[in-house]
Amino acid sequence: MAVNIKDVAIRAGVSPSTVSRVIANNPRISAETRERVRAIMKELNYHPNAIARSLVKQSSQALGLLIPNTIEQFFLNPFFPEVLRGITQVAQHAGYDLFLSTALHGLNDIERLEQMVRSKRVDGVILLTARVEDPLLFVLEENHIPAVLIGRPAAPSTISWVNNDNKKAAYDATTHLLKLGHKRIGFIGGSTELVVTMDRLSGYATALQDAGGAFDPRLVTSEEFLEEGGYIGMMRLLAIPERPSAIIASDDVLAFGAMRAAGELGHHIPDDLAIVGFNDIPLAKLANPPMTTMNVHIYELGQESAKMLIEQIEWPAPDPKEHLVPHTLVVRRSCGAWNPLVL
Amino acid sequence: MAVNIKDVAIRAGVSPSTVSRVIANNPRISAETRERVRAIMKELNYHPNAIARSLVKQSSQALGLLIPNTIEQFFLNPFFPEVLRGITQVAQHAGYDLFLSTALHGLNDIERLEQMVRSKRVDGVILLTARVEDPLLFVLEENHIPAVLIGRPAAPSTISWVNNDNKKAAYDATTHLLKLGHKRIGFIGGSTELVVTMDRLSGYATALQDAGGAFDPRLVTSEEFLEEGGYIGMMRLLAIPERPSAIIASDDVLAFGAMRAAGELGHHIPDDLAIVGFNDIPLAKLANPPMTTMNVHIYELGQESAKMLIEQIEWPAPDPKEHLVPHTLVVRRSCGAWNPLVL
DNA sequence: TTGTAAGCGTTATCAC
DNA sequence: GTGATAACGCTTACAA
Repeated sequence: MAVNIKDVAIRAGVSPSTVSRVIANNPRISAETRERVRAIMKELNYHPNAIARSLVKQSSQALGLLIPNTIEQFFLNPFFPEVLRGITQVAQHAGYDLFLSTALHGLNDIERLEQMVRSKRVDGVILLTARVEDPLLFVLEENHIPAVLIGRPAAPSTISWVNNDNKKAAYDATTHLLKLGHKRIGFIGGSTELVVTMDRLSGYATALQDAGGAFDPRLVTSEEFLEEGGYIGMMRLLAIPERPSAIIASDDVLAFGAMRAAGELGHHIPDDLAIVGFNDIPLAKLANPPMTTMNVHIYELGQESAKMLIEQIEWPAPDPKEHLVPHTLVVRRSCGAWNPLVL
Repeated sequence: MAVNIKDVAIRAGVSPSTVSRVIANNPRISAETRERVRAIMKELNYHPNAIARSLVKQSSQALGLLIPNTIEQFFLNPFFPEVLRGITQVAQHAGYDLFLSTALHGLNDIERLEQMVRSKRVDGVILLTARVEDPLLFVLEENHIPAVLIGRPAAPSTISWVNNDNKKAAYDATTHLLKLGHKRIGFIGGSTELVVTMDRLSGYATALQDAGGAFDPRLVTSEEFLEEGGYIGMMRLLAIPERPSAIIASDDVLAFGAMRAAGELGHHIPDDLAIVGFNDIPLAKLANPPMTTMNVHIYELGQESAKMLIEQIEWPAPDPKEHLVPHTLVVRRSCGAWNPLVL
């Protein structure tokens, strides 16, 4: 039914190997045969079977994206499409396709990873989040699977990674609020299992300490990585005796939830309550008031991770690579300090 | 290096076919050998090579997603992750993986499609938007490629599709504004090349007509499918002599841009200007004021498209299937008619 | 219940 | 320059 390399060969009066060489642009082929074979390929509407090629070449020219188990939650955060946008841009440029592992029902992350890589469907893997004790990292290391982590490994590891300096970023965000005169600053984080949460929390705590303030655990809450989580976190923080006058949310989606909670309770932002988010998702500037947030350049995170992975696939190196993407505080209105220059 | 079916067979003292049958859960295999082979597979950390299997089975257990050429723009709209969430959920449940075509640099949509399907990397394709004269549809039909379109074909076609009744939806949205007393209602649409834009425009026009109003082309604008497009569209509509008192945006992202434009010019929503969006993206309720929008159940669109495609792959049927996902107007504040029951 | 062998569509290694 | 031929790792008649 589908036309294959043999059909083309017969029709062109050559051998399959010759056709193969034409496909591969092998120089040792006469211009004449090349043209004739090309014409036949067009005529028969022939397309090389990528699966067969993958089998013999032992490579698929595809990158695997391992989405955390909580897919449903993951897609709800605008972080996803943005990082995917960056990955796509680079992958496309380099001629790699993208493979999303959703795999078999009930399989856990590790099994999905093995399915994807060991089955040779992809040449390497991008991990989209790192948990504090992530068994996936061990599997990747043990099997010498080309991989790049977006985030950083909590423990020493031989996996390459692309990340922000999250401690510094949270430090900077907190310092911004301290400079605005805030003394009691709350922190709404995502799951404490995520390295990024712990890093940002740590930066926040250090900034308070450096400013001579005390770290008050009642001002810290960690919630589900959803708008609803931010809502609940804010409710919690507003219910304690000495309320915070400012909030750092470790994700814009959390910040949105926090703003909704504050609004419903009649608190005015930024007058009663300053808020700073993280990520600078496209809609942050559309919030009311427009949200001050730490831009972590998600698109660039995606691009760098793809570049790094492709490099690793094509020129394997013994040592892991690391790359820090800079962060920029985008000052809008929700923190109470509006700087029109940065808008 | 990598352990294959032969290694397992030798180690277990059976033939490769027996191992294959164990993998496939073939019933005609003794419980004893099954267990022994399973044990060896674990011991050797064996994983079947999906590529090899695909080659012989002529199927890859993967669905292809063909993203419009304007990838960059596409990922910027929250529609994407939401539809992907629905597709993923179903694909995962049915044991299919997802393959995003980004393909080779410079290839156009058609070539990308052929690469993906003819190369047997995927068993079928989901098209994420339909243009008015979409050559992709012809290619799919001609080659009898299992495919589902999210949207509807503009011309008669044998492709299955999942869609909203966009004419009716726009009709309903417009009628809602008419009932609120608006006479001059503007329409901000996306590219006129997209079927969805034309359908919504048509529903809008019909509603005006049915209400005895005139269709004024100056009240209609079509822009890029981005926040910026909505911003520009709104500027345009506010600049005409007899300003509209209400706006229908054919996408929430456009509506967000429109709201920003209105805000910057000092118009108050909903008092000076009512706005109704389309899609009910997660952040619509967080807009200021919360946005009235037509919920088109994107998640369900994704789910249905995946279901339909998988069914088509597994039980090919001669006739195309069609499925309409219902729409629901979510009345919030931006239209000026706040109904607390629907919030 | 299990084994043998052919074949899925390519590419790579030799020859010539 | 080009052509046989043997892989790549698996599934599946057909035998036994």
